[in-house]
Amino acid sequence: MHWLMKSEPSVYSITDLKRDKRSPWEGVRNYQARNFMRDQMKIGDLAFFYHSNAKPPGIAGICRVCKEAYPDFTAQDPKSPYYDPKATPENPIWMMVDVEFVEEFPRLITLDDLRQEPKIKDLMVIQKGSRLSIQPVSATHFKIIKELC
DNA sequence: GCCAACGTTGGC
DNA sequence: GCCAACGTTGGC
Repeated sequence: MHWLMKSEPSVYSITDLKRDKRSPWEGVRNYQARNFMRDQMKIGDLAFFYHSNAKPPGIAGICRVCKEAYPDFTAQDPKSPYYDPKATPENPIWMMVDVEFVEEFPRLITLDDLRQEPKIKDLMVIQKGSRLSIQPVSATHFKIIKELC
């Protein structure tokens, strides 16, 4: 499958992933997003790396799933901003995958660019109030968006 | 910084 | 199980 994964670049950007080569996708604290990672993300899946809460917001590049879902250890770390006191080793509640860097686009495909393209008008991220941080993207949409760059 | 949209919590 | 209150996300 194909995906769109949101990250605030002030927290973790495509440039950070380029430097790190690969990284755990930590801190997802939404059940729907967790379920996508846990139940449907497979090694080799490609995902758009979306910069949210940025000026401007948009898709900055592509990453690839390189480790399937496992417990998000930051939920059990009291010092982590993602700490969840309800998470335990027996019931970690939250999951994450690892992703590896694939490419950084030569220019950001902005949210506005996406809205301008009629062929992808039902893309989840451009719908009003679309807050989900892990979103499935159809193979067709993935290809069209890649070519916008 | 504002606020609409959405998710979660907790009293009943 | 309902739903009001509250918290968060994220574009603007």
